[in-house]
Amino acid sequence: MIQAHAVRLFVERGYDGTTVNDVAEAAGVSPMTVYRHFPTKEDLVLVDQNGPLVAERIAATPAGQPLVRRIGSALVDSARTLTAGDDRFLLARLRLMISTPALRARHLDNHYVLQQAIVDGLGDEAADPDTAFQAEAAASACLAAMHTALVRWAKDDGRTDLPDLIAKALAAAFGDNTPTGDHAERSAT
Amino acid sequence: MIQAHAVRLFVERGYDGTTVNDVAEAAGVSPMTVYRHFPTKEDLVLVDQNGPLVAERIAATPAGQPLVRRIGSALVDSARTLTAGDDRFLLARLRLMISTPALRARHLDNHYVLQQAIVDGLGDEAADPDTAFQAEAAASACLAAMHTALVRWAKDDGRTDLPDLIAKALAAAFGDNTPTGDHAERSAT
DNA sequence: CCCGACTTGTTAGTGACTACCAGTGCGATA
DNA sequence: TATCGCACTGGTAGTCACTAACAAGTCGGG
Repeated sequence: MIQAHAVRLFVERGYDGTTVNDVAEAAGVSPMTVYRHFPTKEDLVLVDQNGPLVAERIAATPAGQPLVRRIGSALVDSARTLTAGDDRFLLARLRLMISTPALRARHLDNHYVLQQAIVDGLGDEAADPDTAFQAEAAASACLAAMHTALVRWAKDDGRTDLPDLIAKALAAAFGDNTPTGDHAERSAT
Repeated sequence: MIQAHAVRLFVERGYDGTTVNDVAEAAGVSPMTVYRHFPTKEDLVLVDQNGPLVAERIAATPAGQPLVRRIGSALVDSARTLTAGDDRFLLARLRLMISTPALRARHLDNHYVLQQAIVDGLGDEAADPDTAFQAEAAASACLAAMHTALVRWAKDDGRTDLPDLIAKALAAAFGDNTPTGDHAERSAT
């Protein structure tokens, strides 16, 4: 609820133009309460806890396929789940994250946590360090491609289908091996 | 020179344990001067301007090859150039960047600039938005894989060959199409 | 009725960062 | 030589994110 007020104010006055005190006042609480629930101002926008969701999807993929394929399909599926509900709030947060340097940086850093969740979700094969390294490389590359899709999605104001965009980004990076699911040719041009 | 003092102090007392005033005092200048040369404290560690270098290498690759191959070989080449000189300072800065959350975030954000440099370096093919999107996806994925290699390199205290590590990360992410150059099997286990 | 856990609020800091203003060499011009 | 910019440096005061320490309320269980 505090977060809702925060995002609203950030959109209205800009991130840097809004102080934590403003957010606290708008939410009707003291600044300390805000800091207690959101350790940093950035956390008022960045509360991604879909790591477990992605890890679960990863674990559900057949282990025989190549890494980027398993990770990619899990990401596309997760995106489909997340965009099923409230596009609006997600888009507003994403736009803030992209336009504000501090938020953009922290968001990318969060990929690190997500990357570890993915590697863990891959399971058994994280035994020896060399295999773990390969998993990390594949996961980080997939996440980066997904992030490119997110930026594009925000630039299109969420009009295009996000899972489709992610699939396209993955295809562009890793070749057309990734399962793009059902994507008829769009007319984005 | 201010930067050298800063990195030294950061390594000695930790990033958060060192104030900008400490750096200024150690360098024999006023805090204001430090802020003038390095707009933020993070910039005391993060002064990467090898974007042009990478872009130049990109432009020098044959245009017929797939994107990730062109970008990958350019990154490997650039890494070879950069590690040819002073490993020590580079490694110290990298270790700071990885261990300090604020620096890690900013460093990842800098990849954004580098990504644009890569896309620009690819040249003509950035004409229509769909092609540009594919280039961005490929570039971001390659940079993420490289970053994974950088982390591993720092973890190994720079004992392994960085270009080799990057090539391995790229191979793990994109398959073995990328030119790994000369990498005999190591015994990292 | 009391006691302990949880949440919230207040106060006084630290430290990064930003105006605004002032002094200092230094080359170019008259 | 005197004067005019011009780049660099320094001081002062302030904003704001964030922290530590302590007070106070709420609430369920003995």
